[in-house]
Amino acid sequence: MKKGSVTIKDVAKKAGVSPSTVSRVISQNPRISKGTADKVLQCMKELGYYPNAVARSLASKKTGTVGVIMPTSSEDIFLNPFFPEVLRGIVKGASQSGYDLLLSTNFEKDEELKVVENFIRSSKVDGIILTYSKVNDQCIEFLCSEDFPFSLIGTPDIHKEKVNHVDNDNFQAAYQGIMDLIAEGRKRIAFLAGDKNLTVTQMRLAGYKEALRENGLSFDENLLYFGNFDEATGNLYGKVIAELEERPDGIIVTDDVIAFALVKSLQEFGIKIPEDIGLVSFNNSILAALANPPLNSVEVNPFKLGEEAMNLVVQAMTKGVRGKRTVIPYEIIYRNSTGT
Amino acid sequence: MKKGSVTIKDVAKKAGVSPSTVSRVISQNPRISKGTADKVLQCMKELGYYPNAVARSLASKKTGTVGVIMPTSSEDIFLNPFFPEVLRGIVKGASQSGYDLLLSTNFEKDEELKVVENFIRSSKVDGIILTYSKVNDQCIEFLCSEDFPFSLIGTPDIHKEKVNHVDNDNFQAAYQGIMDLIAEGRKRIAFLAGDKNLTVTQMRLAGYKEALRENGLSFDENLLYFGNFDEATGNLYGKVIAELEERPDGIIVTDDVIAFALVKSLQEFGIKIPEDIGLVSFNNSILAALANPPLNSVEVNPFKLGEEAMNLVVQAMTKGVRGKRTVIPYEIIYRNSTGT
DNA sequence: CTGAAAGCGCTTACAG
DNA sequence: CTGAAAGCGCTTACAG
Repeated sequence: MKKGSVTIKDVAKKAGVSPSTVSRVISQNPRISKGTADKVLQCMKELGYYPNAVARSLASKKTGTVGVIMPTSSEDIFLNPFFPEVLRGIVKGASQSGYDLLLSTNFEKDEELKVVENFIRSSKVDGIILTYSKVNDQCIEFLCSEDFPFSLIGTPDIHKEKVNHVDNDNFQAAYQGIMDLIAEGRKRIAFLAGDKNLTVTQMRLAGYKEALRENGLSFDENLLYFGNFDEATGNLYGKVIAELEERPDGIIVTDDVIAFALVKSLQEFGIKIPEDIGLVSFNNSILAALANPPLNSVEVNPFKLGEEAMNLVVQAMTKGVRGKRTVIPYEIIYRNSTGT
Repeated sequence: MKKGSVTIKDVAKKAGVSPSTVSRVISQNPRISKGTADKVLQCMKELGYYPNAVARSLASKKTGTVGVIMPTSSEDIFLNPFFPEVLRGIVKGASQSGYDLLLSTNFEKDEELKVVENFIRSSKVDGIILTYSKVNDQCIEFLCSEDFPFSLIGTPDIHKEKVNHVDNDNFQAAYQGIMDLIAEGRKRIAFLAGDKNLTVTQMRLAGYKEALRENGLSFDENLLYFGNFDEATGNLYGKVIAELEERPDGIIVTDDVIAFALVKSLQEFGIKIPEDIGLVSFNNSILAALANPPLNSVEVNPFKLGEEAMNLVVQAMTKGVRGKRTVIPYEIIYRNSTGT
């Protein structure tokens, strides 16, 4: 902070009013007469006055900032194009509502809770956005126990009635994806996901199971694969699946990065996509379009997810809204990876 | 902020010391005796005390946070994989040095200066990171005039002796890229960049010119192309170049997203890469590897750029360092797009 | 090694 | 509509 910067007192003196009055014109208190307000405003301008946000925060007990909890940045998931888009949406929401954004700096794994606690306990933020949702998330637990305003991108598996969250209908998206595969005559469909402990994985898994069930297809534990959101996972399971005695004829993959690598890997083993194995993926990143064949992929609108997450914290902070769920429509982008 | 949270006074009372003393143990002042320190620490733990960051900031005139100015988020450049990597590096640096990160929320264009002014004038940050550097940047101008601690990713074209910055040797990288093209017998080499007003563009352009000059190749204004960091730009100039009477036989492109689209576009016009036109690109994103043919691309190490940018602001804030330049090595990743 | 006191720059009942 | 006063929760010379 710059020394000797002009304060509310300087403005008050110059305008011939009390500091209280200056404070009131800053906060646009309607009970100030137009005359004094104009005079004060004029003086503020002449002195180059700028309210000190820190002092304001201390006195008002409001920071005007929202903490954004991103995935641990040492992990691959941070690089998935999904998150920059989410962040863009959050930024848009923030710029509209006038909030600042404090970014989580958890570089190491499993530090999210520490970051959340720190943000709250040391009074750095008025609200929090959790940009992804894990199964049995300690952050959710903590935030709910404090009744601290926050929103979640994804669907919580606990305290659902208390947490504002925005998500796609991932059950339905997976269900529909599987139905498409089945419509093409696929009967033995595998499920490949990035992280078993994300609730999104669980929802999609549920949709997958339901579609199988409705079509009288048996559910096989052995066709469930989990890993990370990276190419390595795709490569790994390409080999695993290629070496299977009884291969699946369809796969649903929860992320394009994985799907892209998977397809390449399968092809190296001489497996043809979509002839031998049909495939649906998620996130509709550029990789889905670039794959050969181009992949059917579910557009989840991460930008809107982020924007809405911001709206939801704001509602939590300003109106005490809790437990509100917003659903962002998904769309399956059809290309050539399912069949026909 | 939670009402009735425990303050330094509560701790002081319980420990039977003065608030000053408690404050000193928080800041680990060495002049406090081990005995009292332990006693106070114990009381803090028992009461669940957590220092209020806002009050600390106000009293100490330090916020412990750094403002990060990202590209306007409504623009494509925000989505370029370069920036998430930069951000990851910044987060790593921040988590090591203990600073918080306040993110710019400039969604609309040309608002960076407003954001910077706001961060500084309202005392929200102790330092600033500019994640990209424009020609004649008003933010740099402002920050220098205030002598406010900041660092820049890229090379400033003004006040170079005052600004801490980290960059690759982009002159050399471009120079070397062109030399490679020339070594393959290319004689008419075009230059395609994303934004003319970034200093990185200017540096690379200079390297390009120098390489031409040294090899006695004439410089042709008409072979300079500028646009945005998006596919549209690549597509556009693919058509433009295809329709040229006298086509280039080599191109240097400052970003893989553009290069990727350009290659596809040129190929649609029956132009063969690298046979007809050799190509070098920058940023070594996944697209460079996926292109057909895979593209030679310059790895610029965005993660390290971000990490070092954080180090540089810290040095600016804590030690008053100014005008320090750090160079991050680049590496040309050779694939099949240049020739042979 | 420790304490009393002033102060950081605001906001906000309270009173008029 | 406006002011005086207390207070937000810390830090930091100053003094001992």
